[in-house]
Amino acid sequence: MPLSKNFDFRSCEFAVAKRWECARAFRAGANALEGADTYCIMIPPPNVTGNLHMGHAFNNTLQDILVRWHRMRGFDTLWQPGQDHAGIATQMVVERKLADDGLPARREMSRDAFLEKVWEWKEESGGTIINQLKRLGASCDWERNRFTMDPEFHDAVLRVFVSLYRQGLIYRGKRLVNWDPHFETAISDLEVQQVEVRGRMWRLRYPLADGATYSHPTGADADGRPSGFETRAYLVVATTRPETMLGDTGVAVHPDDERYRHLVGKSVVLPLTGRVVPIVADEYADPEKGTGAVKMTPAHDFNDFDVGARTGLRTINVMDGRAAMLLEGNAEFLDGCAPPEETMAIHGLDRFEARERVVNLAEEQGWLDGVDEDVHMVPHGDRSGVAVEPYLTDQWFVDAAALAEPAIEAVRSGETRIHPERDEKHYFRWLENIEPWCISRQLWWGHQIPVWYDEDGKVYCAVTEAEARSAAGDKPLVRDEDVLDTWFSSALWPFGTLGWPERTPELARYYGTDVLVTGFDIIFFWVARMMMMGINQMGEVPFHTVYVHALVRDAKGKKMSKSLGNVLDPIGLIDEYGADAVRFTLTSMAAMGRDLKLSTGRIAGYRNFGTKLWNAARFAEMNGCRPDPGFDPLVLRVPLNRWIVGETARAREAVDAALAEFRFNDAAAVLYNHVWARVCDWYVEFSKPLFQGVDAAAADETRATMAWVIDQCLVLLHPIMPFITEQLWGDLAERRKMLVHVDWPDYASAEVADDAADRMMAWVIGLVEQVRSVRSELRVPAGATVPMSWLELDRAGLDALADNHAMIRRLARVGEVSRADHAPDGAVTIPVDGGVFCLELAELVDVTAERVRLSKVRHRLDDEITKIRSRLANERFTANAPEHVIDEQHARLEAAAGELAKLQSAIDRIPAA
RNA sequence: GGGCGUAUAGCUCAGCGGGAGAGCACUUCGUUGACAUCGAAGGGGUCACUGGUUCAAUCCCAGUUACGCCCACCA
Repeated sequence: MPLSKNFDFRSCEFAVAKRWECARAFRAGANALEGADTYCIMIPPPNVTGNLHMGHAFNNTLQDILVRWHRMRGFDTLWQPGQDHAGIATQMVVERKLADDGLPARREMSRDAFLEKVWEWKEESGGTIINQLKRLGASCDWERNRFTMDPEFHDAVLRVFVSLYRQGLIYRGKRLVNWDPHFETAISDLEVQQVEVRGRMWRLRYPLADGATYSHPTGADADGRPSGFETRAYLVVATTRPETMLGDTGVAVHPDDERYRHLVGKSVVLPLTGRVVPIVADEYADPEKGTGAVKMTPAHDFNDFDVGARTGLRTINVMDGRAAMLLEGNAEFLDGCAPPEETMAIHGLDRFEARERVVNLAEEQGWLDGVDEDVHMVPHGDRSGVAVEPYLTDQWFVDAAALAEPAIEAVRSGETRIHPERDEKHYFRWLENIEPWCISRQLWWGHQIPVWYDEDGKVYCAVTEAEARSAAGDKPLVRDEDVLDTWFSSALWPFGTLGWPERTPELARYYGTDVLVTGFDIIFFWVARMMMMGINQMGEVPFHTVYVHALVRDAKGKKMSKSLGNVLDPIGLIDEYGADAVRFTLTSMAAMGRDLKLSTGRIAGYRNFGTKLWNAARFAEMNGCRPDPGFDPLVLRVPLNRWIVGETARAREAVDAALAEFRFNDAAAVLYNHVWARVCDWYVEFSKPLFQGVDAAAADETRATMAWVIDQCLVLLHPIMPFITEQLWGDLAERRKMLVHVDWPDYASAEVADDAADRMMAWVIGLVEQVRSVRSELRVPAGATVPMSWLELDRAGLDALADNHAMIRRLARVGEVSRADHAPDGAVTIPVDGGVFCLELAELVDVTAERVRLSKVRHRLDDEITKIRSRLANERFTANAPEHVIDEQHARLEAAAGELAKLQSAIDRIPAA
């Protein structure tokens, strides 16, 4: 059945995908050669309930290209798919869903009941993203799909926890952590985003205890010296967070600060509470900032906590988990003071309401010194979007610094390489300054920490409760309620998915994977942590190359986000333009930049490219070009065929070279150019007269070559455009293998290409282009066949003309080309390498237009010749430049001069106006 | 406050120490039996600015400007 006029991607994509699936074409090791090296990529697991966004589409297209390329090359290839349970994100979605459905909130149901809801949601939506990845053409081994909450994976997570605990690399401690008051959980440093907030800075007066006073400088002269002094009975502190003053346990000044040093050791009476707190000296207090005196709230500020630890200040927590003020019944708070009623009325207020209340009271009571507008960065939870609270709680931590060392070393030594190199710097910078990693989360959805406590609070860390019990004797145990940071489990992805801790064949075979393809936004979250965990648990790096790619942005360069409403849905685009077009677009934009901007116009362009390819194949089919498994590119006779075979080999080499260096866009550009500009624009056109000509042998050879050339286009394009190529591959012939498993070619241009054929075809193409250009500029009707002859022609030119006569006639739309002794009147001469042609335009030629045309060319040549001459006349150039550069300049000069001479004779022939 | 990145055609972007490129857009022409999701021919750029290195700089170096990103303890 002949091919249809266009590629019907809507129906074909599903059919092709079905065939791959039925053939289990993507399973690990498919198409592997005997004893082949392995090639393994771990998918960055998308959130299980997520939807495919452009970033996924991009990321997975690049992985799929690498995977398909290696699979075709006979590697034992595994692309391991899976999904992440995404603790906070998923819990958030389900909680919102419960609210939308009018169901009881999480806290109104039991943990088990809530988790059941999450699993229900997972079952309902968990397959979505897999299907979307399949739509994209992702050739993962879907039968091996893993989920980070699979029982086996869960087991692996617990084992790693226990292992690290036993190595002393996991510990529990009461520390200040970033607390998300919305989700009521600790989060890690990385999950905190600094957001610029327009706020205020309040100056508060804390009266000195025992009626003490001191002399404080006022004003300043030009040299910054105080212009006077006043007697003060209070210290002024500045803060953006007045509500935390309820938890103040001191005031810090710099030990060398002349203004305050004599006050160190004295105390202030904290307003609202009557608590007497010391003035301490600490270098943290910066005399240049604020008033130089800093209120200390060790339980609600990271710096204050450190200062407090150094100077012996108490910690007083004055908030609950939702960041509402906690005063009533708060023993820490009430210890040492008896706050008045109006202070206790702050109890239960949200921190922001409390802030207002405290400021109002300060004003009423006369200890508000002043207010300034202030823009500052406030840390927010990246998921909840609310300001996080430094909060003092018991949490589990990983000693990240210890794990970081070998992870740094592995990249330094080159065992793992990061591309592009600048991302190595980010990796090092982060790991070298790493802080303890808070891994416990006060959530329900996740891997519950494998720790049990007895009634004395003694810790039993074990993989199973039974094990913990036996270690505890008969004592009753209670399990730690917290779950682990999602990234803790993602960090185990490269070995957890391969069956660890079982010593599976897959683990032995594929661990120490080849490439990790990821965006730079999760280098710290994920890449660095996989390195740490992989090396610690497996004794071997999880991957040998990290390819860091750009982020996808909208056409204006903005990060795509739902809140901005600028999200381009890849599935919608696939529906509209086809998966291949979307893939090709993403591939062609994959240069190692920082971000890439996507517009639909570009996708449409690559959809057209698919159509072009389709029609080239259709042309081949219509002309009886049948793929011949025995085709040998080395025994061709017709120069045209010898040439295109060499071009194909060069394209193959360029594609391989580009992919080997992750230069995806180069590979795409090479193929685009090869298929469209070389095969379609020239080879197909040249073949037409041959198919219709009398030389049956040449026609047959061209048919066979054409079939081969198209096949090679399909093969080479397959990693980028798998659907259309697979479809055509099947449509064009009965084949032993599907394209997805066809062996990647290895022909080299050195053996296949033929210099003489290349030169000849370049000459023919040049001639045709010149004739077309002349015709167009002189406004010769496009349909007119113009007489053409040659005035002089060297041996090579005569051969080229003879061998390609019909092709030249057709593409240049000229008549029989024969020898002429002189240019007839009204003829336009066309200089070529080794000869001169003339187009006999006669009455068709517009003399004025021709003069303009020629003088334009002449100017260009004059400029070039002048430039090269002056360069060659420069002695310092000839003395210093490498020989090949000088030779090149001479050659260019000669060529330009020759062209100019021919042009001049053409100009001379034009009748004077 | 620190660090990094980017400035090349109208737009989106490649490129790179010795002849400025692509796609889209634009102009003109075209019912050429693969394709109008097409074909042919064109126009369009002091490669951000200033200085330096070099025989030679869009490319390397320094600085400037603009935009963007990341990190940082909210006085």
